[in-house]
Amino acid sequence: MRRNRDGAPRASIKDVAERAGVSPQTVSRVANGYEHVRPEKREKVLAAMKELGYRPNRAARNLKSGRFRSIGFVTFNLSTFGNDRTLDAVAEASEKAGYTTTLLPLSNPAATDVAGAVGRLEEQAVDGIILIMSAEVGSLDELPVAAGLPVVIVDSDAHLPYTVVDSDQEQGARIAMQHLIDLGHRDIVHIAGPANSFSAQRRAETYRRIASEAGLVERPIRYGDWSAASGLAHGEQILREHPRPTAIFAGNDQMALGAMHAFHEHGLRIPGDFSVVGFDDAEGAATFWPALTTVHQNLDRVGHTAATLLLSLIEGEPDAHSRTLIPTRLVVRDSTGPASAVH
Amino acid sequence: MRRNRDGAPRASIKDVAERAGVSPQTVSRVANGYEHVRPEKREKVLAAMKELGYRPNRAARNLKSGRFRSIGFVTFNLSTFGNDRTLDAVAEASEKAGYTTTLLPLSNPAATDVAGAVGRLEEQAVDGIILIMSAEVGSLDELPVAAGLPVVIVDSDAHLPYTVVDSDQEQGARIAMQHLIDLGHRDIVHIAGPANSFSAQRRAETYRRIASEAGLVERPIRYGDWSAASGLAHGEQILREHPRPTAIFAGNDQMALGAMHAFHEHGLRIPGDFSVVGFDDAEGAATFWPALTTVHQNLDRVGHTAATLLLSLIEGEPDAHSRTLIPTRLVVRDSTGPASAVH
DNA sequence: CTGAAAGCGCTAACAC
DNA sequence: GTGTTAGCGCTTTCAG
Repeated sequence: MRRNRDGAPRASIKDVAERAGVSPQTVSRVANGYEHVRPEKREKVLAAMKELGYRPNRAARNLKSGRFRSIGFVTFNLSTFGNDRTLDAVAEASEKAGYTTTLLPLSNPAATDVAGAVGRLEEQAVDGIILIMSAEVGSLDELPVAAGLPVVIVDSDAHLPYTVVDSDQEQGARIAMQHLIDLGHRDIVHIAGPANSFSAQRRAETYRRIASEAGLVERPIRYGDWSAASGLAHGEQILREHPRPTAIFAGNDQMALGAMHAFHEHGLRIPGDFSVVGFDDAEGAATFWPALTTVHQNLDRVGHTAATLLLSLIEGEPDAHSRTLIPTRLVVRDSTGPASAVH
Repeated sequence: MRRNRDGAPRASIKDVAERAGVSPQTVSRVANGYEHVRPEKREKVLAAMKELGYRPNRAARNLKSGRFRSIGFVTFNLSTFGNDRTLDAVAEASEKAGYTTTLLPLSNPAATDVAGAVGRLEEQAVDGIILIMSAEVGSLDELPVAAGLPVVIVDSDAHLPYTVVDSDQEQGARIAMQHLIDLGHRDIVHIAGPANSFSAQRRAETYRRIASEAGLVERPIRYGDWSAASGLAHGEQILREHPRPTAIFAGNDQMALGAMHAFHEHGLRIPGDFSVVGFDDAEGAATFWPALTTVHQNLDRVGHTAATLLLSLIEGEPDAHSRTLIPTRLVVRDSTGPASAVH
């Protein structure tokens, strides 16, 4: 009998077979819930398993089946908003399907690193990959193809020839803008996420399109980096403009928080002087001062959908390169109000 | 040559051997960077590998070595504050050591579920387990022992006979309280996290001890659930007290945010009327209104330490059941100020 | 320095 | 119903 590193015996199927006085095959059948085993033998085997504390060896099963029953989750940074929740949903869905979720961190979002990661990915013990791209990182195209594994991409560029799942960024930005327009705002500034972020790009484009369609005052887009600090900096600058906009559409809640902080600092009222809309509906947004109107992303569904699609690819479904957009919804709270007549 | 599910050929060590005109053994040696291989053969093998796109088969290696080169990360909820960052640090550290990180979600924090999870854990393809306990969940004692794998526990009860890593909750609560006391506050109320949370318990105990040692006004502890909404509810209630406390020590930043919201709502000033201290230094805390004084947890180090310890256990280090506490630090911002003379 | 043989634990295929 | 045989891909002996 083989032993663990700590010297504890580790029973194999053979040990159980000997103990129960049957063949290894019969043990295997019992272990896998096969029907046609004589009850008395089955009992003996079960007893032997219990006595020996038998656990099937995963590595052997993997080798035999050519599968790992695990899906790889690739991302640069779990702490980026939403990634943890997406991962949570992925892990839950895959667990329900009997799969584990293996984290494959890419330490550095540089193109070279991505290339290097390709090789490592192929050696990993996973049957498919969920890739959270979130930002441009060189040749994305090479990555999944080279891996020779099914891939589902989340939060990424539209035109990729892969199965893609994402929040509907365009629809989210639209309902945010429409809300402000409905309140009478004609001069809305957009604090966008970093220019290399796909979702930031999508939201900013939509801002631009809607502002133009609705004939709003033209304002250059202000690029932040998702951080509250960058929102604060832009908030300060917005205060120095003449005339001032009457509303802010921030690319995420953190930047909205920063802008609101700047306005408070200067004694301005929200939504009296400025209406503010965020994006994400992050934890605490409902309790910001004032409670933040924002676009809620259903990341549970994003993650669940990504996992479900990947699992079906793994199970042999042909890859249709589908593109699934999960709708967002506007959560109206206290940071938005009617545009004041004169500003 | 075996084929992938999608029909793509998958070269084995044997295929490479044939192609290069050597034995499988030599290929293995080259693949593992063995020294004593004639350069010309090495070249041939390398070329054959490249042509065939050879990748070692992880399952076979695992079977042979009895190791998976993966560590399991067990948690109930990734979205709980800090778990994502801890996981990030764990994944990074384990990746550097050539390990992957496998997520083993426990869908339900019930004792029965934990028991059921034990069995599944033992079959997982991991060499050790990091367990984020965070709350009481029945018989924790059984879990890791039964798994027969090295275990490191994070954020848990003190007395467990395992290797434990955690932020130093007691020290964190102490510096928060000391800060308020130094500012002259004698009447401090504590909004604690849920009673079944280990870290909430530890922070609340410390609050109680320090308040008593310093002879502060006695106040019952108010229990929230970590959410901003619960902080808001307690904030409302605190406003109705006579006399009112002059300072709030909240068990986390979200509840601090909630309390501050309540105070704003009633036109009170922070820190003029109330000083507020949080815990966590969550994203955005520096940009709350006002910027929140809080206790910063070094979760990177918590995760890194947990991973490093676990890896050394996996590599054969005897388990010393050590207990590592990572110090926190106070970040003084704008939500705390001197106690006003009369309240 | 290199190859041949054996076996890790499991299960599919084939006897009986 | 049950056992035997063979082999997944790799690496650790052991010969040469």
